[in-house]
Amino acid sequence: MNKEEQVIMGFRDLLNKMVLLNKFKMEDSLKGYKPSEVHCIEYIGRNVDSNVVKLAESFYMTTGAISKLTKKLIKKGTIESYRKPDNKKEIYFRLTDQGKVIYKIHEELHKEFQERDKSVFEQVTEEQFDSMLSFVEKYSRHLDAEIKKLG
Amino acid sequence: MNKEEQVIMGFRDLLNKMVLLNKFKMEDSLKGYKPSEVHCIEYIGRNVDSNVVKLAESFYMTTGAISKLTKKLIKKGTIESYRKPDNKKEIYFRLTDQGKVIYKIHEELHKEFQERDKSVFEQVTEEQFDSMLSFVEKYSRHLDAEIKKLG
DNA sequence: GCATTTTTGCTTCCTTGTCAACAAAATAAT
DNA sequence: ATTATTTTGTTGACAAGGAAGCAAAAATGC
Repeated sequence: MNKEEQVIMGFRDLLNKMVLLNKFKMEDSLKGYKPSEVHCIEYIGRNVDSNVVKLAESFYMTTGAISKLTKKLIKKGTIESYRKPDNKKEIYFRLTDQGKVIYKIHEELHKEFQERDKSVFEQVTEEQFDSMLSFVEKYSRHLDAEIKKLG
Repeated sequence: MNKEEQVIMGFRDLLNKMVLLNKFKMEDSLKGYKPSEVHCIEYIGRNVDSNVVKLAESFYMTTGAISKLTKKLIKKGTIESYRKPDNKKEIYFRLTDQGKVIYKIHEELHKEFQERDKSVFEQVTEEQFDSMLSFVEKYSRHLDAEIKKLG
């Protein structure tokens, strides 16, 4: 296995481990909310005028899946939908007070994760960060172009 | 968003894009086989004496899911199971001739992907590779330890 | 040697997400 | 203006994967 593959597979492995760990921790402090739901709450809390399409694009999921997910969160009372007077098509989401509580808890958890992994990131120099970020950006742009080629 | 998050989210985004692209390409040249099936065939082709547990650990999936997946591939005639005379519990998998054909096609596809992304990797120096790999390894070990703490 | 625990694999039920078809609104084309 | 196209969101059928419970074999403990 060459270094290119090692880097890609290494990061895939890394992300899998994070998903595993986060799931465990979230089940603890955010009982009743699945990772995908929390992820959704996080996005809506951060971005004003979130809608089904934006959420779908950001999560690399279909609009159908997001439609179901948001309906579930509305039923739970975590988010609510609203429209704009001059637009009868688009439907936006915002957090309810209950949703804001979840959002806050998630933020705390996030800080906890950062604290947990601090020892690793302390060893990374500014140059290493910039080097990785530049790689990610270049590769990402390249893949965007390739995706565009397909339609 | 700090650089730590940027790196992690950047790579998550990158892998999502790859999954998307690979799915498209595979649907083209490996009709009748889903990405997870191809992934499974790849692993079995590379590792002698693959079994349900090893596959599950490698893919971060449950043994139940792998059990179903391998059964499907056996039904399709892509892989076959075998046992060892001194072990009545473990069940191993190997590729059939048909499976080897799929494996070969997948390898070609893989080379095609490398060729497609060559321009990006050519710009990465040996030092950058080593730096990223060292980061991945350190972080991975750290997360392993954290996972171990949970049980 | 026997009892207990762990490992391995399977099955059933349930949740989550995709796909395809669709409707309604908005935008573009002519 | 009115027709065609695109965008946005929903639904129902289906497939993939997880969780829990189970059985048989193997490993461990005593």
